[in-house]
Amino acid sequence: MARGKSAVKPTEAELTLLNILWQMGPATVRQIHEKVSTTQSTGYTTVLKILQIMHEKSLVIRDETNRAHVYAAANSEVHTQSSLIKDLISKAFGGSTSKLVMRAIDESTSAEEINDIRQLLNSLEK
Amino acid sequence: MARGKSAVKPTEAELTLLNILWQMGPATVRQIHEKVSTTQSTGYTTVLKILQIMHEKSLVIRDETNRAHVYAAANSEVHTQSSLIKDLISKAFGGSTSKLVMRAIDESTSAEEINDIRQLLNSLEK
DNA sequence: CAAGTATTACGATTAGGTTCGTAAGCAACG
DNA sequence: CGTTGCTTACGAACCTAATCGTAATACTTG
Repeated sequence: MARGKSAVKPTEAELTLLNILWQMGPATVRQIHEKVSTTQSTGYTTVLKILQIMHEKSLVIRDETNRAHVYAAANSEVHTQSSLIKDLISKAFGGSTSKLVMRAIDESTSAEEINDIRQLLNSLEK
Repeated sequence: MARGKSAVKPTEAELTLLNILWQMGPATVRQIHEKVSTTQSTGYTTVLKILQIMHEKSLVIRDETNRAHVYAAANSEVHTQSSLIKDLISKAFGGSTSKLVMRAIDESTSAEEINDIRQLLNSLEK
C-alpha cells in the first residue's frame, strides 16, 4: 500500500515555517528566525524546537554537514496545499469540491482571479 | 470594537458535531450521540462535554426548557464553511483564492462538479 | 589554548483539546 | 415516597502544541 507518505498535517506554527522555507529555500535556524521575526515575536529556541519536531515528523529535511544545520521543506508547497485542501473538503464540505469552490469565491474575489479559474476549467475540458 | 463575533474556529471534534447538527437540526445529546456512534465510538459524556464547551464558546445554542437540553448550531453551515476556507486561504495560499481553487480541482473531480463550478463563474459574470 | 560566542539539545511549563469516570439532579413509576 | 434510570455537571487524566530557559557542544579568535 506504500504507506509512510505524508499523512502528517502541519500545525499552524509549522505551516508558518514551511511558508518561509518555500519562499527562501533551504535555510539555517538563524535565517528562518530572522524572517519570522519580521512578523511575529518568537524566540530563537522556539523556532529551533519547532524545526526539530518537524524533522522528527519528516516535514523538513536537514543538512547537518555544517554546525548550523540547514533546513528545507520535505514536501513541495503544491503537494502540501493539495493535502490541506483535501483534508478540509472531507471534514467540512462533505467531500464536495464544488461546494468548497463556491464558498471560496465571493464578492471579494478579483476579476483577475476569476479569470484564472475560468482558464483552469477550460484546460480541463480536454 | 464590537467583539463577540465568530473569531472562534471549531476544532475537529467540534466540527464533527456541527456537521451532525446541520444535518439533523436541533437535537438532544442522546440523538447526537446516537448519530455520531454510527461512525465513531465516542462515549456519551464525551459528546456532552464537547457540546458544553461549544456552548461556552457560543458555537452552539441550547434550549434548557426540558430536562434533556436541545442543542443547535449557532452559525449556519455556509457561514462556518466560508470562515474555515478564508482561514486556510490566508494561512496556506498566501491569500490567493484562485491558487486554492486550482489545488482543489484535480483529476478526481467529477465532470458534474466541474460543471457546477462553471455555472457559478457564469453567474458571477454579471 | 582559553575565553567568548553561536548553535544545538534537553526538558519544563503552559495552554488547549479529547476522553471519560463519577457524582449530583430530576423524573417517573411501582 | 423510595428506587431506578436518564440527564447534566464536574473534574481528572492524557495528549499534543507552543514557548522558552538553561545546559551542553562546537567553533573562533585573541
